[in-house]
Amino acid sequence: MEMSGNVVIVESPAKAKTIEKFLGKDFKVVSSFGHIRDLAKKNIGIDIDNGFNPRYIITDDKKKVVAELKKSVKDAAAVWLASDEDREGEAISWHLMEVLGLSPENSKRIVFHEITKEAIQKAIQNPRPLNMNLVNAQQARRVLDRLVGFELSPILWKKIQPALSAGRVQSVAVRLIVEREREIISFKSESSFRASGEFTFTGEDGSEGTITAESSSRFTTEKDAEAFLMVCKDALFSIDDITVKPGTRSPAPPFTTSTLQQEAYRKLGLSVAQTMSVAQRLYEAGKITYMRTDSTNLSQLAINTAVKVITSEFGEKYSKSRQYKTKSKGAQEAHEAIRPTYMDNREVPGNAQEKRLYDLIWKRTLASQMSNAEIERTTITIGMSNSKSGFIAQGEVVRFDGFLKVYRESTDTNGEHAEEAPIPPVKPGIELNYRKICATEKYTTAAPRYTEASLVKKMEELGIGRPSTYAPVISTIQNRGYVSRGDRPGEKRRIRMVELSSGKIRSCDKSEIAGKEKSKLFPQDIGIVVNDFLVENFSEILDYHFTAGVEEQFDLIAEGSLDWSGMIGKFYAPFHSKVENTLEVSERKTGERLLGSHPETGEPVFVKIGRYGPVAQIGETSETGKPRFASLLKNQLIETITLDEALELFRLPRVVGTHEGSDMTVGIGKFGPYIRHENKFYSLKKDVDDPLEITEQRAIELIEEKREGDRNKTINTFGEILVLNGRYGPYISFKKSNYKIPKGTDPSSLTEEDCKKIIEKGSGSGKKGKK
DNA sequence: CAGTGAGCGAGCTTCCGCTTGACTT
Repeated sequence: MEMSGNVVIVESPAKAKTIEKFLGKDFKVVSSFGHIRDLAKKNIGIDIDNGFNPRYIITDDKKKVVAELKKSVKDAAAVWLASDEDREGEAISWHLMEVLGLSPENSKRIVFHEITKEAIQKAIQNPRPLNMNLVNAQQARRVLDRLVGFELSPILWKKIQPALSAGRVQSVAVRLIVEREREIISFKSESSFRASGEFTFTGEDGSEGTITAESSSRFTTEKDAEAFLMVCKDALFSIDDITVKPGTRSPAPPFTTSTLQQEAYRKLGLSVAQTMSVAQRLYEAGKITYMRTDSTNLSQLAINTAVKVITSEFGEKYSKSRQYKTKSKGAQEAHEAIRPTYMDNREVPGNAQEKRLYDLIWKRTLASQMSNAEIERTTITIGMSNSKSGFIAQGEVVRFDGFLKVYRESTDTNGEHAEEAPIPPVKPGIELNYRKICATEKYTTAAPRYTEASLVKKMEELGIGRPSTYAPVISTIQNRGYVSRGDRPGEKRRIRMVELSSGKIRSCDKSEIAGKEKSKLFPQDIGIVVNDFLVENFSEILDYHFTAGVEEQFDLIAEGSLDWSGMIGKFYAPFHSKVENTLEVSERKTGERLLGSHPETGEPVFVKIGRYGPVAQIGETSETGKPRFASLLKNQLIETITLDEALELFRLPRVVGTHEGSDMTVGIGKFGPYIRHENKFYSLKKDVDDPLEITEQRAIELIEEKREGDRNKTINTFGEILVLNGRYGPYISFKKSNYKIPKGTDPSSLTEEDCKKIIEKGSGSGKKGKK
């Protein structure tokens, strides 16, 4: 009989593969694929009256994994439980012991937080007993989340709409977005003027130089700005003062999940989910370390190789090795930072996204071990002979680039800071002449809407969510319809300008597009109504500090100084009575808002969430008549829609014109705005076309566009058999079923006979029946 | 694919954190 000797269980199969190489043939390394058990869904999965005793089951997708694990450990001399060194990891080991029937005699708990040969061998030499306190902290976390999620969600089904959800993390994420929107709605933009001057001077060598500077004061009105220019007209300008301040800048720490998501969005335009899926592929290919981490820590091995690369590529003075402290709230540091597995791999094979993300990780990691940049900030003060006012020019010179040679972190501001012009060499006392001085109106702007990535950043700051859940939570709040990612075209606004040149003052207004948004998170009506309901009735859970508070208690449980079921009991009693009370006394919420009365009939006009979404309604059900309804447009909110805008909606459906002798009608259907022409439907372009504004010409354009698309979609037809181009490549469609075309076949060369064969053979491969 | 805005009302929806595939039209 064969003895497998030692079996090591880790969480991830890619990790298992790597570790097996380090351990040699006495060790077999297998993976649990994360948690293997979870609370049952039936009856909340918790015996509430019995100390909140959890009822765990092996989830369907883990039955096979568990069966394999059982086989693996059956004849093992020793089982090494090597799940992550954090709360969840400890719990995974405990579940493994329970399910696989392991005991402290035949199993050992080991931990390591970097995957290097030394770290793993050291771990094997230092096994420790399972930490039941840590497991209990995890059970408390799990039970609390289930209680909150499974007691709050059903209230929403009853009071607002079926299939909604609420939870400790997602509901706070939605709240952030709703409250930001309200800040934006109530924000009043103000404007002021600031003058920018272009000056010329004659340098010591007789050559002419130019310097650009901003006025030291702002002006609240156009008149004030003009008065200032009048003063400038008669002023003599000279350089009053020059200060040079040295400074340094340090590199950003290596990537965690959250910072990777932010930078990949800002630099590569990837969504949070895209970033994770590209990173997953790099990880599975062995190119980078684990991508779900809150740690900025690098292994000594990684630091050493980074230093080697830096000194050989740039020289010793560019190298400065550092260890970064993780400062994010609730960090558990079970892994390393996200870094290349081998720093000397400058690039990796793969698609463009994989190459670019890898490059970003490589640069960030390398930069983190490089010298500070040394900069010099110069401020030049320009005085005026006839005024205390003046101009200031600022510029920065990089004296030593250091880490900036490879990497510069982006910011969330949309590059609104103009590039500073370089400061020419000048001396105090030099006289200047103005070439042009221009006072420009500047507006204050509201706080920006969240992007997926900046929301993750905020969540991390509040300590809600974990690296493994940032992306899924952001999907959930969009799938529930609470928020939606979208663009706004922005609005034109006038910018007043007054210019002084050649002794003359004249105004020269221009316009700019303000409030343009791309890929931002907008709250939807249902999200707003759910949020307001939860904030009103469950302010404790919705509090931004709720998670931080319970995390403190989880820490006490982990230290062994607090009993977990007692802690949950203290939370649950008041929470549950609030649940009961809310179910009893709270009214149904539709977000109804009265806009006014109809100008002709005097009937009330209001907006609310109806059975099929947000709707405007004229009149109420009575003996004399029925109310009229019209759906709100995608970018309209119950909170901000006006009476006039609501009345406009009743103009739909409407005829916009004729094409080929038939009417074109615009309306809003189940799938959004459409044009109907000869009983065929054509969708309007999201965020581009407004069904209330669309013209006959544009409608024809859309119809032709769609026809052209359909022509490209069809490769061939044989009666009922269609060869089509789809999202996932060419396929055959026959009687509402789809069939794959064998790889390597040119779809345009298929004959009717070929197609029939594929259809016969492919029975079952096509999507039959509906779900 | 594309109207709707009553009724009857079974049975279902849902949480957060660990992990990957399967498979799409």
